[in-house]
Amino acid sequence: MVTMKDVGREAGVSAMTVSNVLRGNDNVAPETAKRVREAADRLHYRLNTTSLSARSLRVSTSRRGRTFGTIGLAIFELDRPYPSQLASLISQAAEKRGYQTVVQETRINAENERSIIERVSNQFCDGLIFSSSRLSAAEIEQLSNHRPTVLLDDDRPQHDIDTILTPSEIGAQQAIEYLWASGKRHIGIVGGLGEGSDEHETADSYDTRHRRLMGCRKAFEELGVDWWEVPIIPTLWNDVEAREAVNRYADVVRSCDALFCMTDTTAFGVIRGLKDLGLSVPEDIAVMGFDGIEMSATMVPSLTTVAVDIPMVAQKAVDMLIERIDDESDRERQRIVADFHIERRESA
Amino acid sequence: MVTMKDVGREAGVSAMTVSNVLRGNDNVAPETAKRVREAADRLHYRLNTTSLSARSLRVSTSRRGRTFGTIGLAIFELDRPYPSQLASLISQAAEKRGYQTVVQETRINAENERSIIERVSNQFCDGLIFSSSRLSAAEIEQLSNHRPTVLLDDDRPQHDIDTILTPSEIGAQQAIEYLWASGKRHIGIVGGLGEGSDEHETADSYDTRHRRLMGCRKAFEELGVDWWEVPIIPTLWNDVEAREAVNRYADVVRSCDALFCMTDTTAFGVIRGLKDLGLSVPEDIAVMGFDGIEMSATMVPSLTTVAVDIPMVAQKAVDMLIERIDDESDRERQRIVADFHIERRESA
DNA sequence: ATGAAAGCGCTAACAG
DNA sequence: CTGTTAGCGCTTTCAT
Repeated sequence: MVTMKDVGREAGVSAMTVSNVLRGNDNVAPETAKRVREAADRLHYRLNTTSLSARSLRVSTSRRGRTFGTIGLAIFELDRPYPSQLASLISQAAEKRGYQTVVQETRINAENERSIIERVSNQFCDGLIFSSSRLSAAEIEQLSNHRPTVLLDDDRPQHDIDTILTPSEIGAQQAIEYLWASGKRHIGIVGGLGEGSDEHETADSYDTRHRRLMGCRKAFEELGVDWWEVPIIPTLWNDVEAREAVNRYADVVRSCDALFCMTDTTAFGVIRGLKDLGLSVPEDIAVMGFDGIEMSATMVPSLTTVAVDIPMVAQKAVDMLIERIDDESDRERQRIVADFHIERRESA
Repeated sequence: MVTMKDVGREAGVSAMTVSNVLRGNDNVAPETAKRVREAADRLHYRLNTTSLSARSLRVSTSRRGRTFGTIGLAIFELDRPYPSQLASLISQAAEKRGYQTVVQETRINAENERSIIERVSNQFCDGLIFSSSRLSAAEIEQLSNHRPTVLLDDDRPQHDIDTILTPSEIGAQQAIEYLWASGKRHIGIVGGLGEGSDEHETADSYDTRHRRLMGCRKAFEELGVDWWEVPIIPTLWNDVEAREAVNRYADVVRSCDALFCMTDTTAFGVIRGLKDLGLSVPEDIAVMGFDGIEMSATMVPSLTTVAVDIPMVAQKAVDMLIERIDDESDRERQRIVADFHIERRESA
């Protein structure tokens, strides 16, 4: 490995001067600086970022005017459209601001999340973005050595951390209202059960599913429908499980004229499941999703959905995080709810 | 931050002894070791991995018998099903072997890839997996300080690195043969143009698209069809562009009785585009994809496709990489082609 | 069995 | 303008 010392020797200066030149400090004679830069190029010198953090416990450094930082993103799943789109958008938003993003998959497992913080984010990142974390704010603070952090879609009581929420409650409510307004009177809900089958899930009454269900409930109650009469089909939020659920609950499904699905992916599985039952969408039954992933426009039929402004979630997450990284002062914690709209398409 | 020194003070020993205990070295009295461990727990001590690499230039350490390594995965896009599924599977395969995976998006941009290696992978990872890299093997070797590396789907001449390929040529060939065998005589190809619109793409005649096209060509030539007569519709490999392309090349499309699409996502866009034109699949026209992503089974109609064994790609990539990490010896470079099969479904 | 010293690559603080 | 010193958290080496 080529070190600054090596470059210094080549250029006939000390390592310190090399450091100054390469960092763009202006207290070096232009002539010397030139020699150093040439030597560095000749030797293919590469900064060893590792050693930076040893000295400063901060990873970010500015070099030649550009900031040079790293953001850690812990996301629950990488193999589904919504989280992977989000990860991609965050990556790109961060890049525009001069930050590199490293993504890690938690699979909604607290132990994984701890490992991620301890082994990676905590060591190499200037800040963290956590999506659907299973850890408490306090634990995140502690494990991360109080690094700047932004939480995505985590609505538990201890909000001592900047948070961005998807409009789960109001979005679900408007979805039901939309279906009702289009004349549907037998609306079912698909996706009542959790992603993980563990008891954590059900104990945590502040999670996304709960909020979406509460939105539905509110809509129904305002419409004068008894919430306990509303058919709810339990399934994990993915296409394969949703399809099976529709087949398993065929009778329930047949009694409905509309189905609101907790995510777009779930809706895809539902549409497929309905096809298996010989039911067509939207003629026999209307289907609505939640998220507004890109593919929802491409599907046949295209999916009517609660389209969350995903680019906004990504942009705000990055902006808030970088603001915290740059500005150490203890600004008050923010809490943002993402925009959304009902995207009316073919399926409902 | 709690350091070994702190733990040592708490336990009444030196930092050195703490290091020995925590690494599982057996030259410490059981009694002392116990005291140290308790002190570490009490203080919530966390190993600062950063400082390891300064000393050893290797990140992986075994602690209490468990390896404790990190794999860097550079992948071209995170917002499409194929790469994101791959990333997820690699993450999970690595985890089973005790490695954490950090994923970074390159967006098929050489500068990004350099930045990724220099700023992250190179510093904190025991090994790298590169998917669809734009860098030469030589450059990867140099930038990464000769770290263990596995290339995914990169079939350029300089294969001085372990590589896993998708069966692009043979897969495409069998797809055309399948369509032909089912009686189609006017087969078109969708996705003839590159992901990036830059000249790099066209100059690089060893890339995936080229190989898939060559597979088609071989099939057609063996079937006695003039390759230059085969309609090829140019589009980027995603649903939105593919849909537009179908509309733009409506005349060409209408002259076909089957369309082979370069990826499943492209096929989704094509099916949608055909719907826009009032054409139904498979009645009016058969559609076939390539990749075998999960959603292809859920789509309506479900997608007949060249199903690549994606879990195998992930597993082999991780296995090969870890083998190289563990075994420094210069074993010969390997080159594996993933399994596949023609998954026959509704669309063709 | 335990620890003191040296050093990994880099930079903040200060000296010349 | 340039260099020296010291130190970041840890491990390797070598005494004790």
